Amino acid sequence: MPADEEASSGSPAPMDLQTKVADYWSRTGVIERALSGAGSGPAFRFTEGPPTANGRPHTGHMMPGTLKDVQLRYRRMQGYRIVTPMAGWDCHGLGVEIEIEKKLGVRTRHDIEAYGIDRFCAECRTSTLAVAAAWQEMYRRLGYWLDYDHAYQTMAPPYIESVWWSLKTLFDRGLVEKGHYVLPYCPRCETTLSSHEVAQGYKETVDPSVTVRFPLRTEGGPPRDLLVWTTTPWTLVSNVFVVARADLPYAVVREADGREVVLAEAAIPRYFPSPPEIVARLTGEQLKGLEYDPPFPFVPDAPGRFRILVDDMVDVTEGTGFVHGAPSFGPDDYRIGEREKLGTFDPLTSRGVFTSQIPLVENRFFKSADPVLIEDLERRGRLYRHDTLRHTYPFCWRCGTPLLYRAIDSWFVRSSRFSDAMVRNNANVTWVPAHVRDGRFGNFLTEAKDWALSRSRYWGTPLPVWVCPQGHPTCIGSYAELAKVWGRPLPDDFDPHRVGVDPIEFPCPTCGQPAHREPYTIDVWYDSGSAPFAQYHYPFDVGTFDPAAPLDYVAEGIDQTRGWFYTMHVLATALFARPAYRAAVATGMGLDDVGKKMSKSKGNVVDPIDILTRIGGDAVRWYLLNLDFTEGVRMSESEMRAQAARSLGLLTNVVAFYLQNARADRLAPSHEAPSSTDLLDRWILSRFEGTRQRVESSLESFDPRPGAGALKAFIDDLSTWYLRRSRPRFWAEAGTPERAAAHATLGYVLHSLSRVLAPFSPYTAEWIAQELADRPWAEAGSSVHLDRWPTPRPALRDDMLEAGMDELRALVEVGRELRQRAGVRARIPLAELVLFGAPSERLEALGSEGEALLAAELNVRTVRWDPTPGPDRFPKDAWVIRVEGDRRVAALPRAPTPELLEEGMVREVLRRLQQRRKELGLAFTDPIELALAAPASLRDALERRRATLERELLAEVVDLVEDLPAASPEDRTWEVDGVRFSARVARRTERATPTSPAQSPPAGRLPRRRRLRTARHASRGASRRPGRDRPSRTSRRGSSSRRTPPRRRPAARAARSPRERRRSVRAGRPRHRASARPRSSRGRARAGSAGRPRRSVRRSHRTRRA
RNA sequence: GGGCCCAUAGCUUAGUUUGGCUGGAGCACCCGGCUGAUAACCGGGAGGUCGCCGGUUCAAAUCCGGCUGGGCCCA
Repeated sequence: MPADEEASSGSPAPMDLQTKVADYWSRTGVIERALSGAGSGPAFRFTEGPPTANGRPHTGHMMPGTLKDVQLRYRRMQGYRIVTPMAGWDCHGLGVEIEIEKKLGVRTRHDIEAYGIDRFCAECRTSTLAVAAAWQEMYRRLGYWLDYDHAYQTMAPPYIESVWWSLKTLFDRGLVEKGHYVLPYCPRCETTLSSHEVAQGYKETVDPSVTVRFPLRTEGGPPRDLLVWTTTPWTLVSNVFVVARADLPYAVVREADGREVVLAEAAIPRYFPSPPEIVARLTGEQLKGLEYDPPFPFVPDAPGRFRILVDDMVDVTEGTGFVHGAPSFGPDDYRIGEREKLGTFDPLTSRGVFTSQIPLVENRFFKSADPVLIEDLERRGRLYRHDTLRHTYPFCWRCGTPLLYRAIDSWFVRSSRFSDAMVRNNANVTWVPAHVRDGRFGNFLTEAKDWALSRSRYWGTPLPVWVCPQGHPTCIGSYAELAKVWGRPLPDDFDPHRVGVDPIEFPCPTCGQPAHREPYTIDVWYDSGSAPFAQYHYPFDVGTFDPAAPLDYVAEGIDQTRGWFYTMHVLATALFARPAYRAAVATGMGLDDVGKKMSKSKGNVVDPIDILTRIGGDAVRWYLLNLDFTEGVRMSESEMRAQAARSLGLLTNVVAFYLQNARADRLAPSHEAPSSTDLLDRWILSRFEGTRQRVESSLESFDPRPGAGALKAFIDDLSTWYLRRSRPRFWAEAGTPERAAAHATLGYVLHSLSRVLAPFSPYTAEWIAQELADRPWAEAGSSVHLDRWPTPRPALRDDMLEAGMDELRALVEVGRELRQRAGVRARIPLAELVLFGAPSERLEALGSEGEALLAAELNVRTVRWDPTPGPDRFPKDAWVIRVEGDRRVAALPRAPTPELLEEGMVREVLRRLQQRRKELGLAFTDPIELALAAPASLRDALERRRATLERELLAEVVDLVEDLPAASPEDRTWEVDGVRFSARVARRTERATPTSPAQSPPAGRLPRRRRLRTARHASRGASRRPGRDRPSRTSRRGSSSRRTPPRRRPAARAARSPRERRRSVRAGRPRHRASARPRSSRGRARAGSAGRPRRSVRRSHRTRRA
């Protein structure tokens, strides 16, 4: 028999719970119904950031996925319509191309074109969604509900058409233009690279570090040279200017040979071991405009060239304070060159080889020109110093070729022109963490540069711009427009990728000459940034997209501040003149279990699906939601497991208790708050309402951390204080008001808690909701995730009560400490707890119920406040005195009375005998024969409580003797407070009553699910009985009016039994198992229906069904 | 190399905005208790140079500067 069935009445193993819930969801279509969002409430606008459809998910992706799901579930429960919960895939890009290049064994653009762009793209398309299944699997197990069946794809023709529309819109506003731009470039792959790719390729390397003399064209005076430092000597052939910083002090230093050199004063120590002779001091501003002789004679002279310019880019932490400028080969160089209108000079071919413009190094690869050029400089006396430098330099992450930055034709979005608008639109965005708004993201907006849009690649959205020989650009904004200018309909199977659009030519609308498409694709980040509108095929299909409405919420990793968060914001500002989103949450990145970044080379990459399979989505979510997710997220599976057990496991235990006890009265958990007057009930209701409020405000502000913390604390209070102290009321006689109130309260709390927990831990919440439901796990498919958020009930709040309870619990700690120091175990009752001082107003408010609670928890008969101030008045026989806070002191009377000691001793004996029963693997209903040997005094005490002994131990025969006859290995001896006693416990075997046929069929035939359900029903039926039957037995025993709970909880026993059975077999007591008859039937016969184990009830129930 | 962020016990963290009790809590550990939800629960203990250095202040985990280490982004 599977263990999980045994556990089904108690708390299930976490993965069994998750499996059962997932099975229920898929069986009843709950997810589809939740996502379809038929609600008529206000829209909550959301877009899923599309993962790259060819990169496997890693653990870091679980963090944003969890946050997004929590938020969406919460909004659904608040009645919002999610617009829309559509998944999405980012399909294009170099990443996909590289996969295909590997597969095809090709390396260069030439190879791809020889293979055929159409065939190449077809391969890309096929491979694109290959890993989407892994993403879905991860999200599904995590419980991240999205509509995967209608995921948007950036490669879909409607999506591309929306992107074209947006490009055309920007083009018409003059915001998309062609220009010369300095970009990272791989000369071997013959393409520019994205910044992301460059970032991956930085490697440490050794480069030449040369300082070169640039002679100033001075008139008269000694020769004077600027010292210019560079690590890329090959760029010196393209030198056009030198940059100084205006506010920087420079020095003219006389050398031994009478020549003078100029450098920043701050750089002098790097070049002169001892202070040199300084003949003049100048600022950069004073140097501005001076002319010099360029290091090589290849750049044609032109007005303004070969002069000193000033700019803030100059940094004096290394070098000489002069930077050589080659506008073709550096972003700053290019910017300054543009500003001064100095032109460019690029003597390299597309493969990075020098052309005949530089005869000295013609046909040399750019990097290998360095030695030749350095030698030439030296020969001409221009080399001042030649070292090497170890530093990081970018290499092509694919082929390892050193990259160069070069000015190249490129289309770009003139985002720098509307950076002010982007900053304004960002001002009211709620960022979590808040510093991102004005920090990382805000800075990036302020310094927004133009966005290099075009790529010389194949698998991407084609740039929809056609250019005629006269240079007139035509941007196409829709397929209809393309067909119109083309003069014929597009083919039915029109593919808006290069294969479909490259062949199309049309007469230039301006001059009539044939226009050809610019052979570029666009940056994939433009694709994903278009998602908020392109996912709906806006404006061709308007659908639910409102151009005036920002998204309400997005969440992704912090790395996306330069990625998706940014490109969405650029496009929303440029197209719709509004922010892209109202709230953006940036999470930290996933780290391994010791806090290191995961990387393939370190071998510490963990597959998230593995973790989810082992511990389940709720455990992962609970852990992540209780972390500071804005920092790096350590993915520690053992921590996840432990924390989930602490909270979610505890909660399922509480639910199991409720099911086994409270449910007995068939009190359906109510949405209405019960009006119990009981102290603990009022307290837990107040605590719940406070928790609900905190969770709500936490989710309203898009930061679930405070809410998760509040839930955690509440679960702890519920289990370890409310339930622990409320147990006796749950065992009160059926029909009594106190029992009804306890059941109603716990039922309400669990019912409502399942709703508040639902966004955080969807599996556990659903399990609770189903177990509590009138028709659990019904095919009809009710779900906590289709329910509404609990109605606020501020009237339940009672701050005074909560504060009073906090104080009471503090007094409990004092009392426990007193007992411990005095060495009096909790089991020994004490007559009185005396508290010195006066109770606070808060404590007073708890009234006599509070005192009773305190007394019960500390096992004292009464609690008394003694207003006597000052320690000198403490009773002499007080054990321990302790000062608490504002002079409150507490003391306990010294010795317990003999009577109380005796009572405590009997409890000691009882407890050990119960333990012994457990060791023997006895079911809680198994009657025993007991022989007890003890000194006379103890025997007398036990004799006086024989009824209690018999009742609590279900002992039918109790022999109280001085010594056990004929020692047996089964005997046990204990010593408590110097008193020795021994016992022989044996199962009473005769008196087995014939089993009714309905109770004996073997289990195990029904499908597991059915068995679980019947088991559940059974537990309800079974636990119904004790309350009804109990009074007769207690009255038969002539008990006092003290209400005694049922001796053992039937279901609890059944849940524990497999282990006990194993233990009893190991212990060499197979005879229990050898019995032909289920022992439960015997228990039932013996105990009446009172102590019937669940197992037999379940069977009988199932039989009835059959 | 630059920007943003982070650093509190072995682990997860509260406290930092607005300086002020003896820096709280949970897990793990040790001791004890309890045990009719029990791979739970309760009490106690040990465990902290609040990353390091310096400054401001009557007073600094908290404010300021620098450094070290880590993360992300940019080069």
